[in-house]
Amino acid sequence: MQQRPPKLSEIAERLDISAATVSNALSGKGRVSADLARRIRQVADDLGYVPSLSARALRTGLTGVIGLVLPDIGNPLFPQIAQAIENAATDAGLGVLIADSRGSIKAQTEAIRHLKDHGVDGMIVVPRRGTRVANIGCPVAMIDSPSTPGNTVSADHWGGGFLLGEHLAALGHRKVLLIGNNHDSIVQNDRLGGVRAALSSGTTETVWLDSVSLADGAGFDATRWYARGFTAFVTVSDLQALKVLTHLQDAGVSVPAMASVSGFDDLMFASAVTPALTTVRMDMPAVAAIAIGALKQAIETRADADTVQAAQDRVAMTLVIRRSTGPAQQEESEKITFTRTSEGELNP
Amino acid sequence: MQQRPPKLSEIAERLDISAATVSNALSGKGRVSADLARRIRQVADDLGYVPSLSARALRTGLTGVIGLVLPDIGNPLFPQIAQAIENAATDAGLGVLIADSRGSIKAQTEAIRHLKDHGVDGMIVVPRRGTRVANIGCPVAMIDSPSTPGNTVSADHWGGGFLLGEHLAALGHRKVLLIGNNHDSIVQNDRLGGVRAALSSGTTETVWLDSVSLADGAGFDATRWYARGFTAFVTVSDLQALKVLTHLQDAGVSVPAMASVSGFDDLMFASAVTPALTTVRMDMPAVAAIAIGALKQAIETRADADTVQAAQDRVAMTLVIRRSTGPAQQEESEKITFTRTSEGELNP
DNA sequence: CTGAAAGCGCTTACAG
DNA sequence: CTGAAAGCGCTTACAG
Repeated sequence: MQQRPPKLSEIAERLDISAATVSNALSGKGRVSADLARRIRQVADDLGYVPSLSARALRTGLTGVIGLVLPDIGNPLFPQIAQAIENAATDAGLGVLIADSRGSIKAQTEAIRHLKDHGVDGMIVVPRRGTRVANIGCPVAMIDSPSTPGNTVSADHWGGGFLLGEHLAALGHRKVLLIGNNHDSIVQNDRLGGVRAALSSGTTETVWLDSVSLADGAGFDATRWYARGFTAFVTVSDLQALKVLTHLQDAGVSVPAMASVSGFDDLMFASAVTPALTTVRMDMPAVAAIAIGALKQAIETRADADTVQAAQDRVAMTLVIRRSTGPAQQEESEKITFTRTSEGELNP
Repeated sequence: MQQRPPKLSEIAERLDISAATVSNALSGKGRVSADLARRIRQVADDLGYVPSLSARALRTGLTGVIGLVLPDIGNPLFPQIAQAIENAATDAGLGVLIADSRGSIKAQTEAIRHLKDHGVDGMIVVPRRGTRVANIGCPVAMIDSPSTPGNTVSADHWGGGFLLGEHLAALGHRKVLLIGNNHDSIVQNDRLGGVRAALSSGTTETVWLDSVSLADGAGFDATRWYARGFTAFVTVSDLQALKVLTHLQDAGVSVPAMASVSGFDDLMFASAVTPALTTVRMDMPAVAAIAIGALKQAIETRADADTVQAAQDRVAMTLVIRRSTGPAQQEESEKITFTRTSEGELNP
């Protein structure tokens, strides 16, 4: 049997006062004498009072729940995003309802409607490529690239790429291959653009593998590029970096002795492989906090704005270089190289 | 400006009938003449009527939202679980609120309370090791190992391990190293137990890396075991398999020519590495569907039961062997070996 | 088959 | 500083 939780009126009865006063006291709007308010809170605690969110929602029109819409839950970055958003939302007293766009734009639209039907006060959207989410009748915070119009908050992908590029240049790399998998992705273009800018004194070439499977004999073959003198492989994602790394290793090209490999996002396996992947990570908690903050403000002011703007909309990225041997995994966000990382000085 | 959605009474006015009748018609309880019901639905559609879940929740005591509690969103299996649960829940007309236990049991308890405060009708819990979630006042479906008391549904981890063990035996492996990372995990023990049973004619040895980092020179070193004649490495998770794979490759031990490596869970990178990882996967959608189904039934019947039991509580696992070359990734759940997978015949 | 009425548990003007 | 009253939008016995 589920015991019915105590309600507002029970606290009121107990103290022989009105429910209105209890409500006012508990919401801390300050129209109640400090002393009475204290007694009310006391009784509420004793009874284990939990307000009925349903009733409050019906009355105020606000549910205290936001939606999280992702292009694809299968996205390797999803756990990081979800965790950061969930934490930030919980801290802000908000619940998070998830929705999966399952890949298609149609599904994204459905997912958004589904969330709206469930009465979310606002939503965080990591949009599918090129999607503009417009006029859905509640505030929306978009997490995308700074170069994307209508963006609310994002990491400085270009800056992150630049950091990595500088690092490789300092290690002496002069022929660097850049690898992306979607020519239309603004995030990927930003990242590689930053790398390129930092390597302007050397040679870079860019390969887009939009429809070719990496490590696929018929398509991209890292060893061929290695044979042509490329000493560093920069990919837009750790998942691709992993493909290149294992492909090279399998072919007998030792990393980082013979070639360097690096990625982005610091996915959960980046520190697990040998050698550990050098990667560029965004400060997801910061991104999430900004998105949630902007959203919450829009909700509270019941702003008309559809896509919410954040004052600080660009979060720095950090370069992560790991040593892959030793008793404990060590991380550095400085540009310090250890032996046995996935990139290294040229012919050390 | 957020336009106010139409409400029940507006449909009623439009047809000059009572709200009660509209409600009855829309909920399909059949107390309304077929003809009128049709007209009501028609008008509801025209107006784009969406029922207020808050009002319904207040009245019925049911929110139509369930909670998903995970030991750690950072868990590599999380995306698969979340996606499967979200899909199954959406199909069942339920919303999914996520909660992160952030690692500690205390946080798990808090997460559960947080969800309850938000009024979920029930929850799906993937419990932290050894945790029993008791008496929280709403139905709970637990996803764990079949060996766990109070389990609602799970995959047949032992059976999955057995499949893998048979496969390795058929390939001629006689000395197999089993690698786990938590001696207390029932799931891990089940998996390795299955492998062991299938390899009873050979030699197996088990290493628990509870507090040792794999690929850590001071701790586990796969190459040493290889030198001692072990030809196959079975890990309880693809993440560990990846560690072993890259460690061996980095040390010049070719996989699968010289040693086999396999894992569990078919994590997103399993098909990306070279050679592709052989792994054992659970049918997450099936697990999710069973969990959601049992939960939904408990909610609808307002069962007193706390932990829900499912009629069919064990889902089969499938062995996934991939060829890692060729134009498209091919998958087989039969025990067919291709060249260039992460395990192979002994000295082929 | 249809409707009038009550009520789910809050909050918010408004009055005192 | 405190309270009486109305109402958020539904659903559900109950009566006709």
